[in-house]
Amino acid sequence: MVGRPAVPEVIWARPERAGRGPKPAFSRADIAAAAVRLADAEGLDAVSMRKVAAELGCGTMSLYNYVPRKEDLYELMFDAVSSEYDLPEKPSGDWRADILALAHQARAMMHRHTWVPRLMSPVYGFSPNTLAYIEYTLSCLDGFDAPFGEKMELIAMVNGVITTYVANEIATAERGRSLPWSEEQEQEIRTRYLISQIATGRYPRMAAGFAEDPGPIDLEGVFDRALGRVLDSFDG
Amino acid sequence: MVGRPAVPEVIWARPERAGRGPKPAFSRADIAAAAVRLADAEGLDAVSMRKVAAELGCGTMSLYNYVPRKEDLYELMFDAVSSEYDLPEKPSGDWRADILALAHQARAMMHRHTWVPRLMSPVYGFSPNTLAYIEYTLSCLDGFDAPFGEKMELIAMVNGVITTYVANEIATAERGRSLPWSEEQEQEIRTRYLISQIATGRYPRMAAGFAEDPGPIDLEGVFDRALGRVLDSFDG
DNA sequence: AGCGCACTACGTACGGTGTACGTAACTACG
DNA sequence: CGTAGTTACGTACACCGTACGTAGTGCGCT
Repeated sequence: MVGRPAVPEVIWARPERAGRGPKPAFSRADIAAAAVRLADAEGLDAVSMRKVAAELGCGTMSLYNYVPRKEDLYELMFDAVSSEYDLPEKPSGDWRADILALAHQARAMMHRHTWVPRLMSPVYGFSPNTLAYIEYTLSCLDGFDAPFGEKMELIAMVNGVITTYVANEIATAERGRSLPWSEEQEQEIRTRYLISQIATGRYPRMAAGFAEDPGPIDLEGVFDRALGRVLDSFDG
Repeated sequence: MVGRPAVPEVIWARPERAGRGPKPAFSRADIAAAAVRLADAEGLDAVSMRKVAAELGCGTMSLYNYVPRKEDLYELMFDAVSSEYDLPEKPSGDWRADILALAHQARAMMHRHTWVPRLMSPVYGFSPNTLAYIEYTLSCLDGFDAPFGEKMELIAMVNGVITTYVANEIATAERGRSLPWSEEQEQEIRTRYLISQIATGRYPRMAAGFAEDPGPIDLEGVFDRALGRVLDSFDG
């Protein structure tokens, strides 16, 4: 039995402290905080095992004692920002308002940590703070008379819409961040190309629509409207 | 003027054939097809400039004559699979049915090319086939009496829900693909951990819900229900 | 008390990535 | 016909995740 075959494990199932050996120099919270700091400052792609280790002040491979795979580092990060929700002790009783308030918290959190939507995945659904989040959301829905499955579908759909819409907001806002040229240039190039395509006459409906020019888009309004529609579709 | 400062450009704005010089050995369609073949067979992470070049039978750096950045390769791929839609000459007149049919085509396409949801982003919205797709969708909505902005919001929301839900389906189905252990093991580990957490009593509502055990989930049913809700929220 | 072992720490190394740069061959235009 | 711009592609650099080996440390058991 020279080498274990890389035992599959959820990182949350591992005890944070082992019984034997020297006591760990860092906690999971330390590691997650360092990674989150990096991602906030330089983007998710800047989060590498080397850089996180350097941020912590330890050797690269030492990090692997705490985080067996990089994917687990992502899971730590996701859980860390999920702790930023302010979950009231008890829901207000108006489940629609409670869900909306939660959605706005989520949106604000993602704007603070713009890399979060890229990590959104059903895979990260079992972390401690995520479980607390789901449980609280379910408590908001105590007054919503529906079977458990429908409540979960509501939660999934709301979270999906939040992620999708905020991801769009962030993608358009931060598109130029990683590019060596300015956002204005990029924007101009893209719209000029779009205009040239529309001018071909192949897309008459888009041409007519964009001719109206409704001015700048109110992103938060779009977000609220989409969310309202989703809740309406369950409310009726 | 020794080196241009990496002029920003949308790849679709570039002419595929330059006037001078030897004629290119490959078309964009060739390149996209090679990349799609690779992604289908080995996953999106296997799509590297080197491997695509090898698939085409040319040197790695030759590929950069056609595709200035890797991001552009993704854009080619996305456009390539967007050509797989079967867009009828004229919509049926029942816009709800037409949108649903389109959504099922999208879902099937993403199950054929499971890497597509990972590429979904507002950034890839100007490719030729994407423009055709949007224009056709707008034509379906000719009978839907609403301002242009609301039609675009409908399209955005439908596409968002499709992507989110199919991404979930794929993520759970393919989770074990890249792991060195089996999907059954992974699944067992995860559910065992979840059960242990629920058993702590900290999540009474989840405990109650999962105690019901409604049997296997009908993924297509969930998809259809979600989509139906979205359309309902616009229909009323 | 003391032995053994699980754990921490970390340097080295391997195979992979995107892509900047330099050079050689080729062709369509002025 | 020359020449400028394009294609082709080998080399090289910085960076990535992580397997592996070695050394040191201190808890738990006998």
